[in-house]
Amino acid sequence: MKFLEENLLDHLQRPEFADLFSALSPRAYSKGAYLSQPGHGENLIFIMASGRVRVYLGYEEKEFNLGILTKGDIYSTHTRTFVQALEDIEILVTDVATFRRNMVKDPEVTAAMVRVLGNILKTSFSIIDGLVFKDANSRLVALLAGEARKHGVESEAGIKVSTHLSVEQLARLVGSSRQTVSTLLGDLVRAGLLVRSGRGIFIIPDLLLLESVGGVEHS
Amino acid sequence: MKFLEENLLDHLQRPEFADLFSALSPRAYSKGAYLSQPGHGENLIFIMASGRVRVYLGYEEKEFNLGILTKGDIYSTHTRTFVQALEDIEILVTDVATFRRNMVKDPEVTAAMVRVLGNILKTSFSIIDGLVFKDANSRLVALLAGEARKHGVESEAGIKVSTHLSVEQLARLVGSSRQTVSTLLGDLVRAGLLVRSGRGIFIIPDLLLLESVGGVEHS
DNA sequence: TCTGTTTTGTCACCTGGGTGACAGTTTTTA
DNA sequence: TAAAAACTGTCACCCAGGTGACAAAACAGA
Repeated sequence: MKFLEENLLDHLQRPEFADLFSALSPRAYSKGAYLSQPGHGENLIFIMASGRVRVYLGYEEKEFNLGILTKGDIYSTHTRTFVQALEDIEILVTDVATFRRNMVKDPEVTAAMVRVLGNILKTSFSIIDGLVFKDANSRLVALLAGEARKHGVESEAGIKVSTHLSVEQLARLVGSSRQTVSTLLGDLVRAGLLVRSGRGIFIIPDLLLLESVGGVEHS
Repeated sequence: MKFLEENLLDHLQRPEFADLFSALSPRAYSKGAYLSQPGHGENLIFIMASGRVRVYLGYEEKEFNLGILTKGDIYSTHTRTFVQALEDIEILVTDVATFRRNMVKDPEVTAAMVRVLGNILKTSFSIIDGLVFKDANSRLVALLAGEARKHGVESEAGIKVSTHLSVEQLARLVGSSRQTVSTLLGDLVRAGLLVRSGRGIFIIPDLLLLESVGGVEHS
């Protein structure tokens, strides 16, 4: 998740930023705690000092991960996202007014913001992609193909994808039901587009062929 | 869409940025032309000099507006979004490497990027919100209520919303069909939650009541 | 190897909503 | 003001996919 080599924290600790740095007050959260939730809470800006937090959109039933924030990342508590500590963490907070007055002039700070926002934006596009494909089959195929492209291992029978996910988890990922995904996977296997070799392990003989099955909804 | 008062263009034209400014080459596009489309094209950064462009996500059938860029806004051609000129426009372009080398150190530039990304991110959250509600009724109600909150005018019979949209356009916005939306609107009127007073004009007697009908899917 | 637990495949059933069709209404245009 | 075009409401029909149920299979311990 890094563009710039330099770490923002180190940057801010340099002597010339002493006054600026002092405007930040440290806070600690323990694993699982929420730094912010949509709706309630103050309007603050925070910088990650240590640990990792997860940023996600949450609805009644579903959650969508937007990204993980690590040391040096900047984010706000005043968004419609949930921000949850994945482990015990420390952050530096300041209110928006102070932040805008003092820190927006610092390119390191704004560059960090651009980096974070850019990444979250990118994942949010992916989420939209996933939601737009109307039928479950397209989404399932897209997920499998995507996984194959990212983590697939070439083998003699085809590309081996080892997501160690049960059908149920797969279903949740594509926003469908266990039963439907089970049937869909069965169909793909019967069509020879997919081979299952154990729980959560798939082999794709022909990726392009598989992809051509999903989403090509000519009207 | 502005945070900072100062205009980026003026900022860049000040003498101390002469060399930086010269790294930007001007381009013009006429109304309706695409500055970039997902997939093809170069990887450039551009700054709006004049006119307005629309940034949107496009799929086979649907489009989602992400925002409008105006003078001083910065964006990239290398995204999964479409960028289309809404009128005759002028922009200043540079390649990513140059941009990163010269301009990322300028807080005005990065602040402009933060502003643009932040806004696009916010609308993309709204898009996700809209897509997550599974049933057409929730989405329709959410749209109407949202519109009422933003552009509604108080009147004696309730809040008057004058979206001059046909049922068909409304349908496209909520990702449903003309017929379904027609029926749904009829239901709302029959339930007394909505009054239609002419094409594309609605009166909402009780906004809270209307909102309570959409989306409250207790399980 | 036997047994309880988790994961799967499949079926029958039901609902939301897309589609085409068509009539009635409103608006535009000549 | 008559004719054409654009909207709107409804209906019958159909399909994707969610749900509950249940049996088969796979696994994990002991």
